[in-house]
Amino acid sequence: MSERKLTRNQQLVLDRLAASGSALTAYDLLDQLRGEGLRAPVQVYRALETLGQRGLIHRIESMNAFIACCAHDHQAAAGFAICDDCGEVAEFAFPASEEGLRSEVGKAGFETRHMTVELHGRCAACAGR
Amino acid sequence: MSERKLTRNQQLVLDRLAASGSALTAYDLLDQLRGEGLRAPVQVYRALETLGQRGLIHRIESMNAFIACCAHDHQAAAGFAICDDCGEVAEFAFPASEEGLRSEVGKAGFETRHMTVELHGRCAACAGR
DNA sequence: CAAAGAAGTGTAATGATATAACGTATGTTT
DNA sequence: AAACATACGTTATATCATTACACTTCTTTG
Ligand SMILES: [Zn+2]
Ligand SMILES: [Zn+2]
Ligand SMILES: [Zn+2]
Ligand SMILES: [Zn+2]
Repeated sequence: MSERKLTRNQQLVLDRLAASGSALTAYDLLDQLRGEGLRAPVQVYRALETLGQRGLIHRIESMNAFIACCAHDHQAAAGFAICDDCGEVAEFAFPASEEGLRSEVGKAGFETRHMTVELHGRCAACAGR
Repeated sequence: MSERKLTRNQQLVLDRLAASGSALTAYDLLDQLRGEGLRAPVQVYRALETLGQRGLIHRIESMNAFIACCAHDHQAAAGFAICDDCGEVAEFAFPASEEGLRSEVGKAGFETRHMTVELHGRCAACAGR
């Protein structure tokens, strides 16, 4: 059987990310969890690694930050729309484009294992509509 | 009038990236250009910034690395297929999927200004075909 | 051409992100 | 209970990127 229960540190990190709703860096998380007894970056990074392997969080490469997954049980790749004005990050799926990208590089014999899709711009709220 | 001529440092960095053909980190570049007189990270980062603004190079977010643009005069967004076995990075265009992504987030009122699209996997050569 | 402004330079220090190494503890399987 | 896998805390270090400052070079324009 798989799916161990999350450990205390893992749960703390996941809960903090989920409560935040936004993307946090490892050091943001460390600062916010010092009150819970976390003291060193490596404790946060270890929790983040496990949570990532289990698909409970995503890493936002262009921000060096992490966010709780809001979809769970991914069939498809995750994309992110990142507002550079307010920092909001919205997760989205893009099944048609995903297939398009996969086949675009597949023509050259490339086997895609993971996609990083991060759109930077301005969210509806910040555009003032 | 725009389009200044590239300075010595900028040309050194661009030439090194173009000659390499692969993605290099700022510190890779610094090491390889010490013989040309470069001494400090900031010299490389400054050149990289200008080159990026002019569209002569791209930053690969998921590698903290930089690569020479092989397309020039981008109408479209750039995507990258990155082989995790050999490190090869291939730039590609994806006009249809690009439009799909843009409209996917556009439904929520998001205005896309820049796309990071990085596909990790295995290249044809490494797959042994 | 000379003055003014914009862009670039080198040096030094620092900040921000991430991992390695070590020995110990805890939980699960047999 | 022994063996194994996973996680722990601590310390140190590696890697990536920027700030600050004083000075120089290039470009524009009066
Ligand atoms: Zn997700
Ligand atoms: Zn916004
Ligand atoms: Zn390009
Ligand atoms: Zn390869």
